[in-house]
Amino acid sequence: MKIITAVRGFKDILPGESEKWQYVEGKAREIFGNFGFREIVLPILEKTELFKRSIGETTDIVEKEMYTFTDRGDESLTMRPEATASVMRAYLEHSLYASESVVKLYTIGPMFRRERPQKGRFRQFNQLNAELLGSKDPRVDAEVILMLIHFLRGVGVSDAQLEINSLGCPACRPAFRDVIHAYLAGKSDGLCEDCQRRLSTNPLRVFDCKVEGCKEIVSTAPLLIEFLCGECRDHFGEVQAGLRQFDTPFTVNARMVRGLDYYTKTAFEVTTGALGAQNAIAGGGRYDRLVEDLGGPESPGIGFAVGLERLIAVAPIPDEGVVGKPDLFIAALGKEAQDFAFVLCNRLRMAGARIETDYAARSLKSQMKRSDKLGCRFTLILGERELQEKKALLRDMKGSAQQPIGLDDAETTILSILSKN
RNA sequence: GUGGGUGUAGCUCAAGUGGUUAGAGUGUCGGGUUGUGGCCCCGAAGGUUGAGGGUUCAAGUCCCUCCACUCACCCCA
Repeated sequence: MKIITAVRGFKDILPGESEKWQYVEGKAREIFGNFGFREIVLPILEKTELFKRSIGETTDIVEKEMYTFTDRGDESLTMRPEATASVMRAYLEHSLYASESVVKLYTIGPMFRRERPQKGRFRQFNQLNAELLGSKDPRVDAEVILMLIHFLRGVGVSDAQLEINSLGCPACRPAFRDVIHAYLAGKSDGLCEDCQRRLSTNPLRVFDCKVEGCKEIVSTAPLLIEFLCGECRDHFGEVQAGLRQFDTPFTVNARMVRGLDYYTKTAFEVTTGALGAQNAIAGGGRYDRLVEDLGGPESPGIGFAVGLERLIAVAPIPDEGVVGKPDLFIAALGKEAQDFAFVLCNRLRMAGARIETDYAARSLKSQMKRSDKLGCRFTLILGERELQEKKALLRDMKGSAQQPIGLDDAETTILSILSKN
């Protein structure tokens, strides 16, 4: 019979790898907590309409990458392709803006996009999202980016590149759109097929194209940064000034465009060279109009997402140190000894020690091998002979020294020895 | 969605131009004198060679189809 395998693009995170995830998540909780962020746990399914309205009808994500289905009845539901929309939905649904002027949230969980899998790209992938709502102060932009960089350094990623840009606001972007459209329209022959289409749907995307011809045309094109309104220009300047007050080197990439429509003003991306083509480990930006567009009060916000698979792939997390080793292996010989081991083993575990044993009635030799392989600090040898004498042999696996231990108070004796090692 | 690459034991890989019972390392299990780990030695289990079809006296090897994995385009975390 053919075995059933996981769905294409969906991965298992096995022991050995899962400890790394725990480590990274722990670091995130610690650091984000220091910055005043609190966790929000969100559903994975949302009404399709939420993503259409927030991400944008004409984005690739909404047009062709969503797992969407019709629930019993006629409601269209979608497995979330990103988290920000859900955070905004919850923010509105529970009127979180009412209790605090500034709300800081983070969430960790899986996202779903039906793309062709490749290195660093999966159909189910996990993101760590942080969102700050209720402030349009440029220092907040710098603070959020600083938190991200600090977190990445915290898990050992220090050679990543931070790029920032400003995408303007409803006051200046439409004007620039016209300028760039006029510029590109005159050179449309040199553009690739995709970009010709983008000309009418979203001309700014042409800046992001990797086709040589398009890159060339774009390289001499006017830049949005040059057309920012006064407010956006000042804001961008202050964000940069804020970042410079900390050790966070960045470059301004005027051609960076983000794939979601809701971004305004500040946009940023963190990339690394070690990931192949999918080199972005984190990205984010400001979205001052999103909450309003979803029918809520004026709530400017900024946030980012970290791709956990990608982060864990590049973070130098040592295997040892995240996986603990057992304190003691109990090698029991014979039925009676095994019964004794069964009780002692579980009592010790409940007392907080990390104990292994096995009930397969193997030879002492193979049990010693197992203890060694597991990296146990001690082995307790318990055979019929020991049982009769009411003692067991505690072997130190480092120096091979053995000492007898009375069975009557074995639990306390062992715990006291373990606590000293 | 479009290309390229790769599919042999749990894992990493061998098997000159088609030619006996498809091998090795590693891992697993057992053994190397009575009940003592590591190093070393011996043994065992473990394969429908991704699946199906074709060519041939003969296919892991050549051809076709499908599937999976993988890298890249695209897009993004």
